[in-house]
Amino acid sequence: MASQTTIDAAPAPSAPPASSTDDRLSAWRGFLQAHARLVRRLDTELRAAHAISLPEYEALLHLGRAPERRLRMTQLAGQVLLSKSGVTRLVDRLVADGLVERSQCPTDARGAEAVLTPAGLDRLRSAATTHLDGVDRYFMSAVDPDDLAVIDRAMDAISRRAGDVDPDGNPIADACDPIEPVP
Amino acid sequence: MASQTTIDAAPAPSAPPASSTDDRLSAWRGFLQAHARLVRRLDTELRAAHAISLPEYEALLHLGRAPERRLRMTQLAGQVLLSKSGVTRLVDRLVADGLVERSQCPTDARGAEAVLTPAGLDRLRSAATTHLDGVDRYFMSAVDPDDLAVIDRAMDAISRRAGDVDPDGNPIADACDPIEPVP
DNA sequence: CAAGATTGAAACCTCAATCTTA
DNA sequence: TAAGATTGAGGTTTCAATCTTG
Repeated sequence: MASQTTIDAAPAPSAPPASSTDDRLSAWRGFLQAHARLVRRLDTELRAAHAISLPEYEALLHLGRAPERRLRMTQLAGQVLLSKSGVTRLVDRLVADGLVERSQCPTDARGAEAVLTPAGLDRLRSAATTHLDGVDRYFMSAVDPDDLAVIDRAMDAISRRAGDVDPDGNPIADACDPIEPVP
Repeated sequence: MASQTTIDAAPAPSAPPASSTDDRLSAWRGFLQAHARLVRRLDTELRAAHAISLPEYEALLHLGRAPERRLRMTQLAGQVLLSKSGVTRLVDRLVADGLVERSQCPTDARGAEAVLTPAGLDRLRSAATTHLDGVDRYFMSAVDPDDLAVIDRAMDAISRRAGDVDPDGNPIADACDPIEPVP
């Protein structure tokens, strides 16, 4: 493995690879912590103000941006970073709440689509206020605009290294492709 | 909230705050995606090679670095980014696997401590290889060393903005305090 | 009463198996 | 046979309530 870690006090004068004693590992740990706190905050605020979770909000968001405000289950899964069955259940909840409807895909009898209802659109609009506000407050405004660009590039690079498979182990629709605004 | 979003096609020529149409939001989405892919990969690799999950590995790691290779439950919770009950259950599993033991805190009769067993230390050592390797491959080496420093600072700033509370809503032991190496 | 920790119930997500259709 | 989606079962995490001790 790496060189010396504080675990095995072996004094290894070796080269670059990561040591658990870090310095370099600091960014990694910060990344984990920032993510944990951030999503917890945003999720809590969304639940308190609009009775939806962060994953639910993201589902509504992607549906809202999709061409007909409708999306195939698999596509939705790719964007929400959940497994196939994960989205099935997420959509179940949204349907139960009246925010989404299920619809047969006209071109493929196997296919199901999730469609945003008017109520869902309303909820999305009001929740967006809270969410964007939070992202601004806790993420955007916390870092220098120049650094934001650095982060943007870095995250993409990391995604590519780690990615290529979704939660089910299937190749992913390269979730980096541009998201089209709704007409 | 912000200004225009593609949701309501209102053309608002306003100032800085986030619009869901983004560009600026790109870093945020990249952040979420990078995290999702990264932890999934690392978790999968750890499970495959050493039969432990990423949270379990992190618990072992923090115990391994703690003064006596032992930590109070609450402190462990702070470092593993889990709620109090979350750690109780995590430690339950580790105890069941023989990697950790529970011990009465000598100075506080209410207190419980988790102590790394020899087997736990062995597991930690071998798993560290896999883990550090993964962090190196998917995170470190994916970004320019200079950018790594930027990320480090940014993540800290974000943590501070979003933080100050743990999963239970309690003020957190400022999880940024230095982690002492084990003697 | 407050703090440390655990427990029961419930929410959420994933894996593997299944069903239907291409 | 493979692809789209759902279902059953199981694992992990959290919330709220509880118990014990300071």
